[in-house]
Amino acid sequence: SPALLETTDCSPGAQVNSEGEQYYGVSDDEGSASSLGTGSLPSSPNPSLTRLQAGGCPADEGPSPECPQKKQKARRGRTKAKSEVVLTKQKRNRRMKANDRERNRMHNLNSALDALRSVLPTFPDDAKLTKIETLRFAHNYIWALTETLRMADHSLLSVGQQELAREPFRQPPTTACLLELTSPGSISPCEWDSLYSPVSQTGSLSPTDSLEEGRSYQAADAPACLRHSPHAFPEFV
DNA sequence: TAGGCCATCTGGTCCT
DNA sequence: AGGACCAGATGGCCTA
Repeated sequence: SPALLETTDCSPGAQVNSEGEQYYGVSDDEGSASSLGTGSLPSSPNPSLTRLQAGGCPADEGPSPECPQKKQKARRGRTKAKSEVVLTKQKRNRRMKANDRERNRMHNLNSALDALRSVLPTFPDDAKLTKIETLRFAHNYIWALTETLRMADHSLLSVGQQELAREPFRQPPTTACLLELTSPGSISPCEWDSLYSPVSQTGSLSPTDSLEEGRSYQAADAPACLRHSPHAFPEFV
């Protein structure tokens, strides 16, 4: 789904500033940092402020009874106004840099999530896992793999105790061996149900709780995933 | 149309 | 002071 693809800097409000940086809905004429963004901000700029000097008088009007101090403090006011402009520019610049960093940070986070998705066993026709689904599925998947290894160790240990007297050297468990242990003949779907961690079963990480209804990921899917995914047991490949 | 998911902006807080 | 991190807010897109 195109909507699920990570967009980099393609948002409708994206613009390019004078330094060639992309930014969002920012104009150099806007004096308030709170005017950044897509107009969705709670503290939207007051349009009337754009026409007012620091003293609160309209910029394009001369001395008036409403602004008796303007003429006397013109120079001082100008200086103050200029420093405020500089401060505003600095503030805006810092905000833009912070926004840029935040964007990059979120992009890095999304890249890490994509990397995590790529090693999770999913089927080609499956929709892309959402962020929360990815995290929860990864949690359950790791738990399932851990449990599989534990059972493999247990099985090999029991077999090894019987054969240890005859075989001085034993090979470590192979991928085929581990996969064989996950075959339907050696483990039942109900056992796979139990492969989901206690945390998953009682907490919010339950596969059936964590994945929205309608998603195809059921507990019984786990062995199929482990059997068919090229990413199954990547550390053993 | 409501709800879910997402990207982005933003201000606050903590850390270096 | 500046960067990283976080949570809240907001609007866009998609789907049931």
